[in-house]
Amino acid sequence: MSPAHARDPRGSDSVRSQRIAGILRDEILAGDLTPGTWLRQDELAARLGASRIPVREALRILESEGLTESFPNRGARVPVLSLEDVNTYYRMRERLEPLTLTESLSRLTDQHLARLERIQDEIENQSDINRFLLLDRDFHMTSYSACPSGHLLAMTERLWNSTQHYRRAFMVLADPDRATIVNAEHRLILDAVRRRDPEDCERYLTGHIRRTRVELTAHPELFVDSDDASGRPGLLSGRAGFRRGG
Amino acid sequence: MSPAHARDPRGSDSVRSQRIAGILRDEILAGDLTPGTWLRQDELAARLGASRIPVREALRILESEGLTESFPNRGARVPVLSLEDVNTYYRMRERLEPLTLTESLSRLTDQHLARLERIQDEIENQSDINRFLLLDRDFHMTSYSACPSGHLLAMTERLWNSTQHYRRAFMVLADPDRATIVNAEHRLILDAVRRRDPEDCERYLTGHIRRTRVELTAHPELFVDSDDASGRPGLLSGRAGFRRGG
DNA sequence: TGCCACAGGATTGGATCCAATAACAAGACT
DNA sequence: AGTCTTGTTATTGGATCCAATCCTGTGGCA
Repeated sequence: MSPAHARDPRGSDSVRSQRIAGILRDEILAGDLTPGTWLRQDELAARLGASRIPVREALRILESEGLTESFPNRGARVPVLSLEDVNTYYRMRERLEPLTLTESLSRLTDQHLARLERIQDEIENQSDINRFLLLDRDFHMTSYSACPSGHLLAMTERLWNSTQHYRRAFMVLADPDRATIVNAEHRLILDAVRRRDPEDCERYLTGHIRRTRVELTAHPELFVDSDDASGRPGLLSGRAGFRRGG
Repeated sequence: MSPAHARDPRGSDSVRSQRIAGILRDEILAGDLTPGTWLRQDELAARLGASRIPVREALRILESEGLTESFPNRGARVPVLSLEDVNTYYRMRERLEPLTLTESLSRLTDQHLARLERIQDEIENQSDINRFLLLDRDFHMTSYSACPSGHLLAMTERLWNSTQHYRRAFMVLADPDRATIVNAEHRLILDAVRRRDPEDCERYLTGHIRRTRVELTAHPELFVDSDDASGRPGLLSGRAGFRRGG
């Protein structure tokens, strides 16, 4: 029979808190839960069919991934990032991800290369924003996937997750022919990977991230008006108008 | 009166789980809890005078800081790092910390500079290992302390915390005149900071971390024999011989 | 009118109890 | 004798209840 551990050897999402964390992670990355949204334990417990205990655990798990932040006696919310925050995250990416890529580089198989090519082909042959976000992430993560260090990979993923929302917000108002540049950069990275050239990998990946940062942070309107970036629930943030519904 | 929030405006350790996390954090960083040690919720709850709930929260908090790792249905332990893990952490530090320093650089005050000088003076005038570990950490953290990005600072601290135990283990068998090199490096960093020279700051800090990495990873005996690096409690790890005590 | 004290409701934090899972040991079958 | 099965115990995961804290609105007072 082997009831559970055969289907799930890691036991990772047979635990309720992990399942809940997974659901919330998807909702945050998909943009359903936007920065500033307060995550009420009661509400989540009711919505996801569990008690508040696994919800609390899930919020801690997400916090360790940078997807939520919590304040004592006040609750958890999706972090609101300032322009400076995102700028810093991107500078961190510029430094770290070239390392992730070069660590992965020598271990990438031909299957990986084929997959990278396939992903980039699809990126160039469609125009849906959400699809692009998924494919772009997939492109880079695939190039990192042979990195032997789980710590470095986790850190890289964390930096991606933390800035995901602002990437999406940026896409909706981006210059249409921006895609041309992105594709050129991706092609250069792909070529450097194929040649197993760590130096060029670093060069083009750093440039790719840096140019994105410069473009992204040229749009201050993507970020909060700096009036309610504090950690307090406040009057109008979150689910205002919902309490005392009658 | 103002009973609690006057002493603790952030409310950070008026919460039991935060207090417990703080105690455990200190014990791990001080070396009382070594890598591989399993952290049993019952035991910690009894020892720290609380129920298991805040202990669970504390373990999650520490996990988000890289100080513990937990396995579903199996518990939490202080992570056991391989030589490759530590090597990777140091490579991450080589990339990230120069950024932390240059971000901090222009905002460092004369008080900061005086403090750095004082710390380095004390480093050169004592020989206790644990004292050195504290002072060395304090030296670098002080140089980072004006960094405006809390995210970058937290990441930097996390990398330090994760490798703390192996730094200590290294110190006990380090070449005595190693201190000469460390002091020279610190003096060069300090001078570059005083001159507000970001380029030299990066150069000497990167070199400092890199040389330490090379020296540290030249001692494989500091790391596990690769026989019990798995995540399972096993027979002899942890509190073996304690169960069924009579 | 403006500010401070105070009470009510909402939300999170913690304790206790129970269920589920995993490690371990002894026994049955081949 | 060895391996698989099964039962026991220790440990973690989850639910419910209660306490502590915070937000908000109201009323008193200068």
